[in-house]
Formats: sequence, structure tokens, C-alpha cells
Amino acid sequence: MGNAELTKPNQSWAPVRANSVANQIVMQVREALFNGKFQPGDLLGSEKDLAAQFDVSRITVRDALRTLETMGIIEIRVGAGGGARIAEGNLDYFSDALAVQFKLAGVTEREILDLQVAIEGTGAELAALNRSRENLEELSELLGEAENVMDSSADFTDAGQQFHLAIIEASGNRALIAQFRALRYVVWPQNAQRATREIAENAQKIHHQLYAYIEAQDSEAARKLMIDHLVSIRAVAFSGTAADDATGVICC
Amino acid sequence: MGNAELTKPNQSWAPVRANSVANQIVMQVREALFNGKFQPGDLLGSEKDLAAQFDVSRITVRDALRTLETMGIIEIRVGAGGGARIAEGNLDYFSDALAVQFKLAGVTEREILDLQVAIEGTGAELAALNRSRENLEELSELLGEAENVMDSSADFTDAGQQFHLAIIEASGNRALIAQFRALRYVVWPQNAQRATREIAENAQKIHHQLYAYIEAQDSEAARKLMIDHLVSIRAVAFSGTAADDATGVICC
DNA sequence: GAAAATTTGTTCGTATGTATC
DNA sequence: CGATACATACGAACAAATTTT
Repeated sequence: MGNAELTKPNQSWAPVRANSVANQIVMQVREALFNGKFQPGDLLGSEKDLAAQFDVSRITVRDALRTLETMGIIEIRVGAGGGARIAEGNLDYFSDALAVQFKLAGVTEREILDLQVAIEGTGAELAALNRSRENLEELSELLGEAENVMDSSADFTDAGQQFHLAIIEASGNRALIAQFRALRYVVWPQNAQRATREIAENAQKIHHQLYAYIEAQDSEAARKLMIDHLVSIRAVAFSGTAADDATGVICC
Repeated sequence: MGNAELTKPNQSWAPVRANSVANQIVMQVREALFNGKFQPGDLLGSEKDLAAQFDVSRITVRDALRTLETMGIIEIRVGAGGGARIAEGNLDYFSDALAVQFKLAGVTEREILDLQVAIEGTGAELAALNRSRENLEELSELLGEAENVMDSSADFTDAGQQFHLAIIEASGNRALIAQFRALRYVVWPQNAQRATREIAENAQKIHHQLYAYIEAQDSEAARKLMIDHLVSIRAVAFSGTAADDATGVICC
């Protein structure tokens, strides 16, 4: 039977902190947002206003605003006409939270790469199905730009990253875009600057092939090639010497 | 004793708020965590301690702690022996942040379902490759439990959700697990309570087939069936009448 | 461009509720 | 039960930054 709940009887220290006045304010604002009572850009008010509105001290309001800000729900501006506003959507906070959780959970690079395969594989698939003419033009342009920086490891890596991002954007799925951006933020520092000239040429060739599949709307081929592309990155990343594996590619 | 390393406002492009003393404390703790100087459970100290360490007021420390807490980096306990500790990993905040960002970005249910396809498709694939004997036992157990609640829409939906989660857990990939948990939190309220008896039976059949593929380590079949399974959910969710689509399944 | 108004950032002091020993 | 330690919360005040006038 399911005795899983007996294994970890934690989470008993919640009551006092969960019912704090500051958290009650946080919950109220959050509920209002999800109930459609707020839209991005709407003004919540200044700390002074909110303190009067909720009949609490300014410091309590600050606690609540700090939490809401970190959640990405509000943005705070100082000066006249400033105050707390409903955010437009700030992916930085989310990316940071993702990175933190992966760190705390001890998620390995390999696990992250498998997640990346899931995201980018589906992204390539949907890109092939949904790409617009503008998407194709941007992808083509990025391919051209990468061609000019094949000898600069850092520049080519950056161009490759942009190409991958453009593919995800071509999928038209903002959830995937958000995930990819967050993921790139997490894995970027480790995987940077690994491209040699030979590796760059191989990557560029694969990128051209990806473009061809996406243009032809061959979603299954696009997905498979993207996954192979990423798996070969994994091979390079975990097999030690990168130069040995000529088929293995990249950094982007 | 060190201070907060007050940096000069030499970078004009950076907004003032990013250079606040509280945010500097946040960044220092965050950096320390990522540099391996902290492990989950480590004690940071009380507000008073930290105020003395950073040579700032308690309220400034409070601001920083509130941010760190919302990021999921620390957990705070009141009373003697309390204070701020490095968290074990709190997915609730992350899930909430994900839901908030999707809401603010106006991400649609369809987009979220495509992301779910990416996560769960890869999850099923990896589960077939990596499942342990314990995983199979738990999956089998969950199938049996679901069998007993086929007539209760809510209970069966819950059992189905647990089965899906168990598959992801069988993948052994904590990044996928975190993503799935967060995603479930986002989509759960809308998709709940849609199961009829007929739909439940169809879902149960598919779940049994998924188990068979995972046991046989047929990763490609597991992935494809999972995707079909989820796509049919999408069909039900977006085509209005669910009963018409006999092949379409579920709520879980 | 300068002054004024507004708002956040920061500090100190104090009181209270709560958890641990 | 009492003592201790800690977070929560309040009020007043000044500094710093930004927008408006």
C-alpha cells in the first residue's frame, strides 16, 4: 500500500510563518492576479499607500513586497510616480529559482542535458510545424552570422546559442521558450568555450541541416537531428577529450 | 568582521535597486551556495548574527532573508536554535514562480500541454531505460490502487496523477521530476475532475500498456504511447465534448 | 538646468508572540 | 514552569534616488 507518506513526516513548522501578516498580503495579491483582477502594468501603490490600505506597518509591507518581487509578480520603481506594479513577466527570477533548485537537489549536468533534449527536441519539432517566414529569415541570418565567426570560439558559441534560441522561438510556444531560457542560464557557464574550429564546422553543418528540415516542415527529422545534436554534445562533455570524437559536436 | 562589501555605483546601466545592500547580501549567499561553500542544512545564523556579520541593520538583513527564502535558498525557523538555514530544496516556491510567469506571459493551456508532452515523453523514455525493480513494484501498486477507485472521478484522477509522477520518478532524472511537479501544479486546477467511467477505463488500459513497455525497457514505444496519451488529453480538453472522442483519454 | 515632491533604502529603538531548553 | 533565543511587527527618522514641476 502507499505508505510513502509515512516515510517523510516533515512540514509541521508551517503554521506561524505561513500565517504571518506579510504572507497574507502576498497571498491576497497572488490570488487577485490569478483571478484576473490585475494585469501587467497595474499599479499596486507605494509602500506608504499599501501600509495604510492593509493597516500594517511599512516594514510588514516591505516584507510582502520583497517576496512578491522575488516571485516575479511585481516590479518596484523608486521616485515620484514609482511604487509597486504588476510585472510584465520577468524570466530572470524564474531562471534563478530553477538554477537554485537544481543546485539544492544535486541535479547533475547529465540530468540537465536530458531535460534539454526534451525541451529542444520538442522545440525543433514544433518549430518545423509552426515556423513563419520571419522565423526562417532570422534563422538564415543567424547561420550567416555564425559563418563569419567560425574561428572565434566564444563568438561562435554565442552565435550557436542564438540559433538554438531562434529555433525554440519559432515553435511559437512561450512555455518552451521560458524553459529554454531558464535552462540556458543554468548550463551556460559550464559548457562555454569548448568549440574548436573542427567542432564549429561540424556544428554549423548540422545547423544548416536543421534549418533545411524546419523549412521543409519535416518535424520528425528536425526533432531527431536536434536530439542527435544534443546527445553528441553530451558525449563530448562526458567523455573527457573532445577532439577525439570527430562526430561529437559542440558547445551550443 | 567583514562588511557588506559596498561597491561603488560605477556601473551606470545597472539600476539602483540591483545594488542595494540587501541584494548584495543575497548575491553573496547565492554565490557561496553555487561555489559549494554551503550545503543544505547549514546554519546561516539569526537576523541579529547576520546583521552583525554584514554590519547592517536587522531590517536590511530581513529584506535579504525574505528574498533568499522566496528563492528557496533558505528556510527560516523561529524560536531558540532557529534562524536561517540553507534549504533542503523547496519546490513549492519554484512551482509557484513557474505558474506566475506563465500567467504573466499569457501562456495558454495548449502551450503548457506541449511542454508537458516534452517532459513526460522524455520521462517515459528514460523510465523504460532506467527503471529499477522498486520502480516497477510501485507502478504496479499504483495501477492496482487506481483499479479500486474507477468510479470516483476525483480519486481516479488523483491515482492517475500519481502513476504519471511515478513514471517520471522512475526516469531517475531529478530535473525532469522537478519540472513535472511544477507543471502539475500549474495545470492541475483546470484539468481536474473530467474523468467519466468510460474515460477512466480507457486511461487505465493505456497505463497498463505503459507499464508493460517500461518493464520491457521498450523506450521508444513508451515514449510514443505517452505522447499519444497526452495528445488525446489535449484533444479532449480543446474539442469541447469529451464523450464524443472514445479514443481520447483522461484527466491525468 | 534646478528645485521640489515622491518613493524606496536604511537605521535605531521597542514591544510581542513563539519555540526551545 | 521559567528562562532564553528568535522572528514578527510597529513607529519615527534620515539618506539616497528618481520623477515631476
